[in-house]
Amino acid sequence: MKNHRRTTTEPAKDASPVNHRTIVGRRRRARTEAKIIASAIHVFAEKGEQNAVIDDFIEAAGIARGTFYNYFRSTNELLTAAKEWLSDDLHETITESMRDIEDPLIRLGMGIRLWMRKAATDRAWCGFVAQVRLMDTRAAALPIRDLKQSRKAGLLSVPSLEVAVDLMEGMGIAAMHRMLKDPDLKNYESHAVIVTLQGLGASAARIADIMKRPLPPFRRPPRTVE
Amino acid sequence: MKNHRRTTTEPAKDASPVNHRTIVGRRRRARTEAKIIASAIHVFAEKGEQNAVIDDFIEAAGIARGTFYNYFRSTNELLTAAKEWLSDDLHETITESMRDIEDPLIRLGMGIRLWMRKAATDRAWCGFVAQVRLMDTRAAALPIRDLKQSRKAGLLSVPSLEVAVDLMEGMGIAAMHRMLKDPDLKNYESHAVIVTLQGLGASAARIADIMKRPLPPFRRPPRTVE
Amino acid sequence: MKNHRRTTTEPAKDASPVNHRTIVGRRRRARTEAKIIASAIHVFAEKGEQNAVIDDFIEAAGIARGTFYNYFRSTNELLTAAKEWLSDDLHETITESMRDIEDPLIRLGMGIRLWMRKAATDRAWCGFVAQVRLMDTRAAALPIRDLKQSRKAGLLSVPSLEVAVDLMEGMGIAAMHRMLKDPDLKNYESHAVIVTLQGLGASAARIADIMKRPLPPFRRPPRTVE
Amino acid sequence: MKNHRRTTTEPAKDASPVNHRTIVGRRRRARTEAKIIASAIHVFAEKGEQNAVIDDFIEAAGIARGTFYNYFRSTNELLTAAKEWLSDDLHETITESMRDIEDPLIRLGMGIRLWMRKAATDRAWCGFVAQVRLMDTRAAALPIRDLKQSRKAGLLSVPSLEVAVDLMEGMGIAAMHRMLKDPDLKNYESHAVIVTLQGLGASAARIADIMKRPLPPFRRPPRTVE
DNA sequence: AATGAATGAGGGTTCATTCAT
DNA sequence: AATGAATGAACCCTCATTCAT
Repeated sequence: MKNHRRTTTEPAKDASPVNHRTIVGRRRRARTEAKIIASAIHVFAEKGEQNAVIDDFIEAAGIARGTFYNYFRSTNELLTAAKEWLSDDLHETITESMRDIEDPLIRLGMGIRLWMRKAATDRAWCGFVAQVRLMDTRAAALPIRDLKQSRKAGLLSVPSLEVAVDLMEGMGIAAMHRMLKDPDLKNYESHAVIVTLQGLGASAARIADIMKRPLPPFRRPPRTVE
Repeated sequence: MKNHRRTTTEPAKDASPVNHRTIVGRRRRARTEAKIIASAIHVFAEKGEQNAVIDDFIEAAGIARGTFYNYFRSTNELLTAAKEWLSDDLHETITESMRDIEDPLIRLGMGIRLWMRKAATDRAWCGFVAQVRLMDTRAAALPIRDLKQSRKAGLLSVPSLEVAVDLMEGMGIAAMHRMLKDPDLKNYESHAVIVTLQGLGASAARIADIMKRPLPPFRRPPRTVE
Repeated sequence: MKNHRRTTTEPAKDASPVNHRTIVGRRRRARTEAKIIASAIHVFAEKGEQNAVIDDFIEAAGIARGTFYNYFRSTNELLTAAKEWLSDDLHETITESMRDIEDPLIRLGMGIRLWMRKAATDRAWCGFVAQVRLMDTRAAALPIRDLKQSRKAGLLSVPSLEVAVDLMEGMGIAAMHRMLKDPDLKNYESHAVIVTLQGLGASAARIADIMKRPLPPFRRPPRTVE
Repeated sequence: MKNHRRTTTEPAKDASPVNHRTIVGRRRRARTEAKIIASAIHVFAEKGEQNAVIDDFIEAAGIARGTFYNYFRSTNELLTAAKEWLSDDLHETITESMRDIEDPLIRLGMGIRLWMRKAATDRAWCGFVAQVRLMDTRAAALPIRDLKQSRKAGLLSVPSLEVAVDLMEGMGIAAMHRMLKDPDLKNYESHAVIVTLQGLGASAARIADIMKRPLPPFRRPPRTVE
């Protein structure tokens, strides 16, 4: 995987230094970009989408002003990148963790539990998601699919898909805020899941079933970009 | 709620030598302030708390730059005032409308229904509330009281007060957003109420009861700040 | 002229202070704008169109950073305004001074002389005109008209209108540069006029005639904006 | 003119142990430098001295950012080098083309004609010269010498050397601009020459003589910097 | 030599707030 | 009170230049 070529047929004399430089440069670039995005998530979590300014990002990432603009044209572009990164990461994590679950409602419920667990254990993640509205990203596709399937299977009783989505999103964001404000609230994590499922019209038995299952560990290690 | 902030130095009890000019001036002052707040609500609703700039306010209110600062020390103070005004108005409206209802769950449910109705019929109000988070104001006291009483009376099944409040707030805000985005969604208003009550663990029968009652008219006319 | 009204029929009580403020404000505004333009001409003259930066202008005008943007959206807009101001001023000055001259070639020649005289006596003006290319403004209309009439009357021998215009403009700018660099060059002012007329194909006699006429004084005092 | 700047430390007289690599390297260096200058001329011509940025140069030359600074210490140095290159080239071209002409006025006139012809046929050259003011370079020496000799020989009637030089420069630049703007203007090239000579006070007969001579071809091929 | 990531000084613009009238 | 010109702190963005590889 290393020395991933690009050298078609050039003589070694020229080719090797060029490739070396290219590869080194590319790696450095990727590392810097990852650093910026990673620290940006903390910044957004703390200050909120609207109040974060360039200086916050460059200070957090430990880079110079100009460097920032070598990677992103604006804070908004960075926001998009951070959203995407987080959304993709979330999507993959949940996909893998849910891999073996067939029942859509269980998938949905376990997904919500995983989400809340993530929020409870990763404060920056929680802050970011609370501020930033992820519902228009790829990560939202999964629960929506499970929602649809569960409704079709008669496992939920909710008057429309839209209101179901809104409940999940609204309750989710409110829960994130709550966790940030009262991090020591007893069992809040579970309560939020229960109330959400209850609002969606899942039966008490199914809810109990979901809640007593062991929470699958995150199968993927925290992703390191490139 | 009248005369918030800044009006601390008024003579106690309208000290005797109040001539005509004073009264006229006072009335004018109140009218200008009301005008600023009223138009600010529209501005906040349209542009959002973060993006509204002072020029928006003075243009909407039809006043000069300097005049603004005769009434509010900062735009943030205006935001607070607008929140307070709206919250108080809401509080009084609901109080009056609920005056004769004893059952706490019915009160709660009807309150939510009134809220949604208001949102559905007053777009500026809806936009403002969606943006601005009213839950830390006086208006929140009523539903919380009803919530507590309903729980104590065994009418709700929700694992904690906090999560119940969060559900109401979160679902409420998400609903406001939905109404702004898809204003023509069929029956969304009712659906949001049902899902909220369901989430709080109200019985299907009670929910049905609440939903089929006639919605009391707003008893107070849209308030005009004197 | 003072208290130039706007008061249609409003009662005196309100009207008079409003007008007073309005008028005072307007006057102040005009004065500031004039101040900015006037000092901008010096700045452009010194640094050149391209190298002048906002700080130069605000320092020269003695105003704050923000004030600049109350009047002009960019240095380019200021440049346009300055050009226009200067061009209009020049146009009027020359129009008035030439009022009584019928012969188009004499008008043209005297115009060139006036131009050179202005340049020789007003260093900032000279610098500005040298840097900024005024040929696309209203002031250029006059000499072009005289040029056309002179050609038609057979007083000039020049192969095309375009080349005649270019000669005037090119020689003019070069002369401005020369005056800035070697301000003490003996008789340069006249030489530049002679060479220009010669290039346009005026006869030696006509040139001599033009050169020995008394230069009309500038009829208008240096214009003060409003 | 070869090897301007920076090449000061080369071993005197190609000190003996010059191996193949050295020679190859030196040739490569010269080629890269020539490439940069050549493309820079196009860039300056297109964007103008002030607006050309370093990315334009490296993109046009097809080199990396850092490579640029191996050849020039600053963009300004590049400008100087480009000017010098062009000036030297022009100087040599005209010198060779004029080799056999004795009469100074004819030399001068033919030189102007060659200049205009070059401008008319090489748009990048024209743009560069229009923007960049070449009069302070070596190329200006030739026409000035011819000018002096012509005056001394009584072939011109112009009140001072300075104004004569200014006429040539000013008219020249204006002509370059005109050619860029209206490239299809009929006979403009000749007209500009005629008007210039007329302005310098050459007799009509001499001008006619100059204009009807065949224009010597450029004797030197377009120079490629070794 | 060649490369391209990193740098930071320089310049541009907005907007909340003050203040003289 | 009302007005609107003036202010300057806070941000944003570009681009010439340096430097490690």
